[in-house]
Amino acid sequence: MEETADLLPESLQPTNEPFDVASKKLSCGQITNEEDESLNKKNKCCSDIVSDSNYKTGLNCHQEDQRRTRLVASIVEVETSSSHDGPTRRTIDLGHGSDLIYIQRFLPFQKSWTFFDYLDKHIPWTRPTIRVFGRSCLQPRDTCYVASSGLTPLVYSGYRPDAYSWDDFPPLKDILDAICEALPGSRFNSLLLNRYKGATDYVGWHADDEKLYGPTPEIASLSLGCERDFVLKKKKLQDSSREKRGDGGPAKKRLKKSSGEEDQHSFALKHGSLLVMRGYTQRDWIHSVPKRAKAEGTRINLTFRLVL
DNA sequence: CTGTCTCACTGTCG
DNA sequence: TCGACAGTGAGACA
Repeated sequence: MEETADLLPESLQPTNEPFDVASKKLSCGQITNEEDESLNKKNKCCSDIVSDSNYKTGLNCHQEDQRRTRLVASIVEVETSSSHDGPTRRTIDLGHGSDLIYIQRFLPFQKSWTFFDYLDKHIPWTRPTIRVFGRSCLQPRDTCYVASSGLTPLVYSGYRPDAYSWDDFPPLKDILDAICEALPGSRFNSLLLNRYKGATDYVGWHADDEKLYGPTPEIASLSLGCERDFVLKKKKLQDSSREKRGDGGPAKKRLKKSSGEEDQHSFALKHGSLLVMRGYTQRDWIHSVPKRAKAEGTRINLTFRLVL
């Protein structure tokens, strides 16, 4: 891995300043308002500046609007870093073997922008036609797939992306190294990149529950650029092979909206943050990045996965 | 063959 | 104007 450094442009050369997760230099709260302002200015991101307490937790409750964000007291949040100066890192227990890790400032601010600029410019983004509910339609975001050779191909909605090599984009390996350092024992061999170019780009409700990831996939999601909401909702199957149909019940299939507040959670995924989904999160929950009229900037999202 | 699922869109409503 | 929700719909796949 060390040799990849020589391939990097100057701006992406590894420095002695390690990534946030391994660094004690960039402790909680050191990010400045200037940085937030530059984020908004540079990327025309109109996200609200959240309150300090919310900022530190990384959880944006959006109290002010009708989004009906529901972050409920039943979530068990566990501080896993030293409370005095470590980076904000939270484990969120969703129950029944599903949990999340959220590291708000996983990558330093400027380094995150360096990666953003590199990926925005160098990744061969495509916007494929996919097939959903009988319709062919343009996927409402740009995408690219990177994977180690010899893996089972990824297929979703009738689309099978060609896999680029990690060697095609050396900085991705540096990001992967940082993630593996933050998640001891975790392995990843594939990466799905998504680029949301504005307010109307989004991804609908889904779970990353393809069989090639196994029953309890670990998915590490790095966010760069414009802050977007990430919404998690518990699956509720009215009728499926998993849930036996009783007598008399209406034979509705598909997901039905969960009614309880504890069944939905929302996060504002910040520039440079890392969200990790583990355990049965993909089996029991679905997630989406909905359209947000005020999100004028571009967000790039990297989701690292392990194909078994 | 049969049953099940769908990473999307559109219309409606608050 | 925005966001949440419900109903699709025909092909793929187990």
